[in-house]
Amino acid sequence: MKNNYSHHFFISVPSNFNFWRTVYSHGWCVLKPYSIDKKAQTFNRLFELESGKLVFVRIKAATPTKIKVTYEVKSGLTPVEKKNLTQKIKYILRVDDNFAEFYSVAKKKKDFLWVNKLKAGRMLRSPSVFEDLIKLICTTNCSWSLTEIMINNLTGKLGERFLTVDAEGNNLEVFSFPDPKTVASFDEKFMRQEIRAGYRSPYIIELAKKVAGGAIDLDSFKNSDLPTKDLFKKVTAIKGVGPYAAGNMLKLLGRYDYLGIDSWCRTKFSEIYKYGIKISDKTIEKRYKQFGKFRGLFFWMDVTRDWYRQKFPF
DNA sequence: GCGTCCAGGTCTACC
DNA sequence: GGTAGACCTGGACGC
Repeated sequence: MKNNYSHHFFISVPSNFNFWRTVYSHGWCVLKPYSIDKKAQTFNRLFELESGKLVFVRIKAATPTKIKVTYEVKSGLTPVEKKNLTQKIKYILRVDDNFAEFYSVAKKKKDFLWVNKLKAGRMLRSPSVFEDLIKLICTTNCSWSLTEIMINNLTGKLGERFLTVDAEGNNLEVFSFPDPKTVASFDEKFMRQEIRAGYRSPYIIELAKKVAGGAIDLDSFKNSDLPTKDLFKKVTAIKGVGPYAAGNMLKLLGRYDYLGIDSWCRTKFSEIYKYGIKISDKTIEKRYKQFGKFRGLFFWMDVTRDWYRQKFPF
């Protein structure tokens, strides 16, 4: 929109960082509020800052050690807001995560030499644990297309709206991910009828109410001192979050002790190692035991390996 | 057009 | 601690 302020800045990234490999690390990159503009080669999102200000961001790879952030906002950002935006971008892209130990393990494994070469391993996440958990709940026991429908509805019907223009100059409306307080203000009937969340509806509302009311501090999980096993227990204590969702939530918190196996991974693993025949989860767990605290990440590297051959895998 | 199955699982009741 | 059965929804598939 012509009334928006548009600016850009750069963020330095470590030498083992690969922008597109991080964006395409899993399906989150195509779930709203995230989007990918293949023509402009940007990864986009509407962020809501701590101040409440909405900022539409387009990120692209600039140099091997820098990413370029172009942002639009209705009024300029204060230095504090700009710092807040930078922190959020660095958090979602895992810019400051230390991958040295992971890469040193991968370097010693013949099957994973490609991981170092392609700088894979950083898994994209949401700015908040709340958003990651809601999205994970919405991936359970359904097709990916239904997950997209639920998340499209959550953002489009409950998120904040922002008007911008696309690469061709056409008007474009984008939405933020709704905060816990907003989600908590809707009832189960709305979640079922409008969001199409089905039986997940009470889980989503319960979690939103607990977060909004302060009964649970999800973002404290980001820097928790708890041993991984205890944190896993804490996450699975949330209604609707079982071993699959918790295992993957922990990966997004930088802890890779759990595999977070689902039907897609099970099928993929079997195609790679067992000629597509049905196998037990114990067979999968046996394969990754050797990777210790990184087993969940090596598992994910294995099942997504074919994505890394393409710039835009999906 | 209609019924069935299953997908990026989890919960509860019961043993 | 292990497991059968129930659970929303939408899309694919067979008939």
